[in-house]
Amino acid sequence: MANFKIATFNANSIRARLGIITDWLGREAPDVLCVQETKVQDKDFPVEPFAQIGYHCEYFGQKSYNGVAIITKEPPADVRKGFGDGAETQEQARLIAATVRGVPVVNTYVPQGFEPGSEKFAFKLEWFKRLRAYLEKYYSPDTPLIWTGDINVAPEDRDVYDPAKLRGHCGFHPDEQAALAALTEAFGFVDVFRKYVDEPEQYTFWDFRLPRSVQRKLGWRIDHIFATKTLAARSAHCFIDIEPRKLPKPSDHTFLVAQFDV
DNA sequence: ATGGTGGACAATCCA
Repeated sequence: MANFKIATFNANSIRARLGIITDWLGREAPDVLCVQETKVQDKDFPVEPFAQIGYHCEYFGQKSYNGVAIITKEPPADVRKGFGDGAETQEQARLIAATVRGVPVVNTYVPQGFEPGSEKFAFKLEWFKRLRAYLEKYYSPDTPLIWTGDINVAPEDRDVYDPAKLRGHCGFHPDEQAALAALTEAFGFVDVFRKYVDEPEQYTFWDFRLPRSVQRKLGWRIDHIFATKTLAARSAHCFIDIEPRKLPKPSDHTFLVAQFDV
Protein backbone atom coordinates (compact mmCIF):
# COMPACT_ATOMS: atom_id res chain seq x y z
CA MET A 1 0.00 0.00 0.00
CA ALA A 2 1.20 3.46 -0.85
CA ASN A 3 0.82 6.60 1.19
CA PHE A 4 -1.64 9.18 -0.07
CA LYS A 5 -1.33 12.64 1.46
CA ILE A 6 -3.93 15.36 0.94
CA ALA A 7 -4.22 18.89 2.32
CA THR A 8 -6.66 21.79 2.20
CA PHE A 9 -5.99 25.52 2.48
CA ASN A 10 -8.12 28.64 2.11
CA ALA A 11 -5.52 30.97 0.58
CA ASN A 12 -7.52 34.24 0.52
CA SER A 13 -5.73 34.99 -2.79
CA ILE A 14 -3.39 32.35 -4.18
CA ARG A 15 -1.16 35.04 -5.69
CA ALA A 16 -0.75 36.86 -2.37
CA ARG A 17 0.14 33.55 -0.62
CA LEU A 18 2.21 32.03 -3.42
CA GLY A 19 5.44 31.85 -1.40
CA ILE A 20 3.67 30.40 1.63
CA ILE A 21 2.05 27.71 -0.52
CA THR A 22 5.10 26.72 -2.58
CA ASP A 23 7.31 26.62 0.53
CA TRP A 24 4.74 24.46 2.27
CA LEU A 25 4.45 22.08 -0.70
CA GLY A 26 8.23 21.76 -0.74
CA ARG A 27 8.25 20.85 2.93
CA GLU A 28 5.18 18.58 3.22
CA ALA A 29 5.18 17.18 -0.34
CA PRO A 30 1.47 16.13 -0.40
CA ASP A 31 0.01 14.30 -3.36
CA VAL A 32 -2.84 16.84 -3.41
CA LEU A 33 -3.41 20.35 -2.15
CA CYS A 34 -6.97 21.69 -2.39
CA VAL A 35 -7.14 25.49 -2.39
CA GLN A 36 -10.11 27.80 -1.85
CA GLU A 37 -10.53 31.54 -2.38
CA THR A 38 -7.89 31.64 -5.08
CA LYS A 39 -9.37 34.99 -6.17
CA VAL A 40 -7.96 34.74 -9.68
CA GLN A 41 -9.36 34.30 -13.17
CA ASP A 42 -8.23 31.17 -14.97
CA LYS A 43 -6.16 33.14 -17.49
CA ASP A 44 -4.10 34.66 -14.65
CA PHE A 45 -3.61 31.52 -12.52
CA PRO A 46 0.07 31.25 -11.47
CA VAL A 47 0.77 27.89 -13.11
CA GLU A 48 4.53 28.42 -13.55
CA PRO A 49 5.66 28.64 -9.90
CA PHE A 50 3.93 25.33 -9.22
CA ALA A 51 5.34 23.68 -12.35
CA GLN A 52 8.83 24.67 -11.20
CA ILE A 53 8.43 22.61 -8.03
CA GLY A 54 6.83 19.69 -9.82
CA TYR A 55 3.13 20.38 -9.25
CA HIS A 56 0.26 20.36 -11.72
CA CYS A 57 -2.69 22.77 -11.33
CA GLU A 58 -6.37 22.38 -12.12
CA TYR A 59 -8.37 25.50 -11.35
CA PHE A 60 -11.78 27.10 -11.60
CA GLY A 61 -11.80 30.79 -10.84
CA GLN A 62 -13.46 34.13 -11.34
CA LYS A 63 -12.49 37.77 -10.91
CA SER A 64 -11.88 38.99 -7.32
CA TYR A 65 -13.95 36.43 -5.42
CA ASN A 66 -14.15 32.71 -4.69
CA GLY A 67 -12.16 30.36 -6.93
CA VAL A 68 -10.90 26.83 -6.22
CA ALA A 69 -7.95 24.73 -7.33
CA ILE A 70 -6.59 21.20 -7.08
CA ILE A 71 -2.78 21.09 -7.13
CA THR A 72 -1.22 17.66 -7.58
CA LYS A 73 2.09 15.90 -8.12
CA GLU A 74 0.58 13.76 -10.86
CA PRO A 75 -1.95 15.20 -13.31
CA PRO A 76 -5.41 14.05 -12.15
CA ALA A 77 -8.21 12.40 -14.13
CA ASP A 78 -11.90 13.24 -14.52
CA VAL A 79 -11.63 16.95 -13.70
CA ARG A 80 -15.04 18.61 -13.21
CA LYS A 81 -15.72 22.27 -12.46
CA GLY A 82 -18.88 23.57 -10.77
CA PHE A 83 -22.13 21.75 -10.05
CA GLY A 84 -23.22 21.89 -13.66
CA ASP A 85 -26.78 21.93 -12.34
CA GLY A 86 -27.87 24.97 -14.32
CA ALA A 87 -28.36 27.01 -11.14
CA GLU A 88 -24.96 28.70 -11.29
CA THR A 89 -26.50 31.98 -12.39
CA GLN A 90 -24.04 34.59 -11.23
CA GLU A 91 -20.59 33.06 -11.64
CA GLN A 92 -19.73 31.26 -8.40
CA ALA A 93 -16.54 29.27 -8.69
CA ARG A 94 -16.84 27.15 -5.57
CA LEU A 95 -16.38 23.52 -6.58
CA ILE A 96 -13.75 21.54 -8.42
CA ALA A 97 -13.44 17.75 -8.50
CA ALA A 98 -10.81 15.35 -9.80
CA THR A 99 -9.51 11.83 -9.32
CA VAL A 100 -5.95 11.75 -8.00
CA ARG A 101 -3.98 8.49 -8.01
CA GLY A 102 -7.34 6.73 -8.18
CA VAL A 103 -8.86 8.65 -5.26
CA PRO A 104 -11.87 10.85 -6.11
CA VAL A 105 -11.56 14.29 -4.51
CA VAL A 106 -14.21 17.02 -4.29
CA ASN A 107 -12.88 20.43 -3.23
CA THR A 108 -15.47 23.02 -2.16
CA TYR A 109 -15.58 26.60 -0.98
CA VAL A 110 -18.96 26.59 0.76
CA PRO A 111 -20.65 30.03 0.75
CA GLN A 112 -19.83 32.01 3.89
CA GLY A 113 -23.49 32.94 4.49
CA PHE A 114 -23.20 36.51 5.85
CA GLU A 115 -25.80 36.32 8.64
CA PRO A 116 -28.81 34.16 9.55
CA GLY A 117 -31.99 35.37 7.90
CA SER A 118 -30.18 36.90 4.93
CA GLU A 119 -30.45 35.80 1.30
CA LYS A 120 -26.82 34.72 1.43
CA PHE A 121 -27.58 32.49 4.40
CA ALA A 122 -30.46 30.83 2.54
CA PHE A 123 -28.14 30.40 -0.46
CA LYS A 124 -25.62 28.65 1.80
CA LEU A 125 -28.22 26.19 3.17
CA GLU A 126 -29.45 25.49 -0.36
CA TRP A 127 -25.87 25.00 -1.47
CA PHE A 128 -25.53 21.96 0.82
CA LYS A 129 -28.59 20.42 -0.84
CA ARG A 130 -27.13 21.06 -4.28
CA LEU A 131 -23.86 19.48 -3.17
CA ARG A 132 -25.73 16.41 -1.96
CA ALA A 133 -27.45 16.04 -5.32
CA TYR A 134 -24.08 16.49 -7.04
CA LEU A 135 -22.39 13.83 -4.90
CA GLU A 136 -25.26 11.40 -5.38
CA LYS A 137 -25.03 11.93 -9.13
CA TYR A 138 -21.31 11.25 -9.49
CA TYR A 139 -20.28 9.18 -6.45
CA SER A 140 -21.42 6.50 -4.02
CA PRO A 141 -21.24 6.24 -0.21
CA ASP A 142 -19.86 2.73 -0.72
CA THR A 143 -16.73 3.74 -2.64
CA PRO A 144 -13.69 5.85 -1.73
CA LEU A 145 -14.33 9.59 -1.83
CA ILE A 146 -12.81 12.64 -0.15
CA TRP A 147 -14.86 15.79 0.32
CA THR A 148 -12.70 18.63 1.59
CA GLY A 149 -12.32 22.39 1.62
CA ASP A 150 -13.53 25.46 3.45
CA ILE A 151 -16.91 24.17 4.61
CA ASN A 152 -17.66 27.34 6.62
CA VAL A 153 -19.45 25.41 9.38
CA ALA A 154 -18.11 24.43 12.80
CA PRO A 155 -19.85 21.12 13.59
CA GLU A 156 -19.68 21.03 17.40
CA ASP A 157 -19.28 23.21 20.49
CA ARG A 158 -15.63 22.21 20.86
CA ASP A 159 -15.00 23.56 17.34
CA VAL A 160 -15.42 27.25 18.26
CA TYR A 161 -13.74 29.39 20.92
CA ASP A 162 -16.95 30.46 22.69
CA PRO A 163 -19.95 28.25 21.82
CA ALA A 164 -22.33 30.05 24.21
CA LYS A 165 -21.59 33.41 22.64
CA LEU A 166 -21.31 32.22 19.04
CA ARG A 167 -24.33 29.88 18.92
CA GLY A 168 -26.72 31.17 16.28
CA HIS A 169 -24.02 33.17 14.51
CA CYS A 170 -23.10 32.47 10.91
CA GLY A 171 -20.80 29.44 10.79
CA PHE A 172 -22.14 28.10 14.09
CA HIS A 173 -25.90 28.10 13.54
CA PRO A 174 -28.10 25.02 14.17
CA ASP A 175 -29.53 25.22 10.64
CA GLU A 176 -26.03 25.13 9.14
CA GLN A 177 -24.99 22.27 11.41
CA ALA A 178 -28.14 20.37 10.41
CA ALA A 179 -27.46 21.00 6.71
CA LEU A 180 -23.91 19.71 7.11
CA ALA A 181 -25.04 16.73 9.21
CA ALA A 182 -27.70 15.78 6.66
CA LEU A 183 -25.02 15.58 4.01
CA THR A 184 -22.41 13.75 6.08
CA GLU A 185 -25.02 11.23 7.27
CA ALA A 186 -26.35 10.68 3.75
CA PHE A 187 -22.87 9.82 2.53
CA GLY A 188 -21.55 8.25 5.72
CA PHE A 189 -18.74 10.79 5.78
CA VAL A 190 -16.16 10.49 8.54
CA ASP A 191 -14.62 13.71 9.88
CA VAL A 192 -11.07 12.42 9.54
CA PHE A 193 -9.55 15.01 11.89
CA ARG A 194 -11.83 13.85 14.72
CA LYS A 195 -10.63 10.27 14.25
CA TYR A 196 -7.31 11.42 15.66
CA VAL A 197 -7.87 14.49 17.81
CA ASP A 198 -10.55 14.74 20.52
CA GLU A 199 -9.35 17.92 22.16
CA PRO A 200 -11.07 21.32 21.91
CA GLU A 201 -9.24 24.45 20.72
CA GLN A 202 -8.23 22.80 17.45
CA TYR A 203 -8.88 25.50 14.88
CA THR A 204 -8.31 26.10 11.17
CA PHE A 205 -9.53 29.72 11.00
CA TRP A 206 -8.91 32.87 13.01
CA ASP A 207 -10.64 36.15 12.19
CA PHE A 208 -8.21 38.83 10.92
CA ARG A 209 -10.32 41.45 12.65
CA LEU A 210 -9.74 40.15 16.14
CA PRO A 211 -6.31 41.31 17.35
CA ARG A 212 -3.89 38.47 18.17
CA SER A 213 -6.67 35.95 17.59
CA VAL A 214 -4.24 33.01 17.22
CA GLN A 215 -2.42 33.70 20.49
CA ARG A 216 -5.77 34.24 22.24
CA LYS A 217 -7.15 31.01 20.69
CA LEU A 218 -10.14 32.83 19.17
CA GLY A 219 -10.58 30.33 16.35
CA TRP A 220 -13.03 28.14 14.49
CA ARG A 221 -12.66 24.65 12.99
CA ILE A 222 -14.47 25.20 9.69
CA ASP A 223 -12.10 23.56 7.19
CA HIS A 224 -12.60 19.82 6.98
CA ILE A 225 -11.51 16.58 5.34
CA PHE A 226 -14.37 14.11 5.06
CA ALA A 227 -13.91 10.57 3.76
CA THR A 228 -16.45 7.87 2.99
CA LYS A 229 -16.29 4.98 5.46
CA THR A 230 -14.46 2.64 3.12
CA LEU A 231 -11.70 5.21 2.63
CA ALA A 232 -11.70 6.52 6.22
CA ALA A 233 -10.93 2.95 7.30
CA ARG A 234 -7.61 3.42 5.50
CA SER A 235 -6.72 6.79 7.04
CA ALA A 236 -3.38 6.99 8.83
CA HIS A 237 -3.16 10.52 10.22
CA CYS A 238 -4.77 13.96 10.24
CA PHE A 239 -3.42 17.21 11.64
CA ILE A 240 -3.65 21.00 11.51
CA ASP A 241 -0.36 22.66 10.56
CA ILE A 242 -0.37 25.93 12.50
CA GLU A 243 3.14 27.00 11.43
CA PRO A 244 2.13 28.91 8.26
CA ARG A 245 -0.26 30.99 10.39
CA LYS A 246 2.76 32.42 12.22
CA LEU A 247 4.34 33.87 9.08
CA PRO A 248 4.34 37.64 8.46
CA LYS A 249 1.56 37.61 5.83
CA PRO A 250 -0.53 34.51 6.59
CA SER A 251 -3.97 33.68 5.33
CA ASP A 252 -6.70 33.76 7.98
CA HIS A 253 -6.99 29.96 7.55
CA THR A 254 -4.25 27.38 7.88
CA PHE A 255 -3.38 24.00 6.40
CA LEU A 256 -5.28 20.82 7.30
CA VAL A 257 -3.59 17.56 6.28
CA ALA A 258 -4.64 13.90 6.11
CA GLN A 259 -2.88 10.71 5.11
CA PHE A 260 -4.31 7.45 3.80
CA ASP A 261 -2.95 4.06 2.82
CA VAL A 262 -4.47 3.43 -0.60
C1' DA B 1 -17.91 48.73 22.80
C1' DT B 2 -21.29 46.11 16.52
C1' DG B 3 -15.31 47.92 15.92
C1' DG B 4 -11.31 45.50 13.90
C1' DT B 5 -7.83 43.75 9.05
C1' DG B 6 -6.67 41.81 4.55
C1' DG B 7 -7.32 41.18 -0.55
C1' DA B 8 -8.94 42.58 -5.07
C1' DC B 9 -9.35 46.44 -7.53
C1' DA B 10 -10.26 50.82 -8.33
C1' DA B 11 -15.54 52.60 -5.06
C1' DT B 12 -16.79 49.22 -2.33
C1' DC B 13 -17.53 44.14 -1.81
C1' DC B 14 -16.42 40.06 0.61
C1' DA B 15 -14.77 37.49 4.48
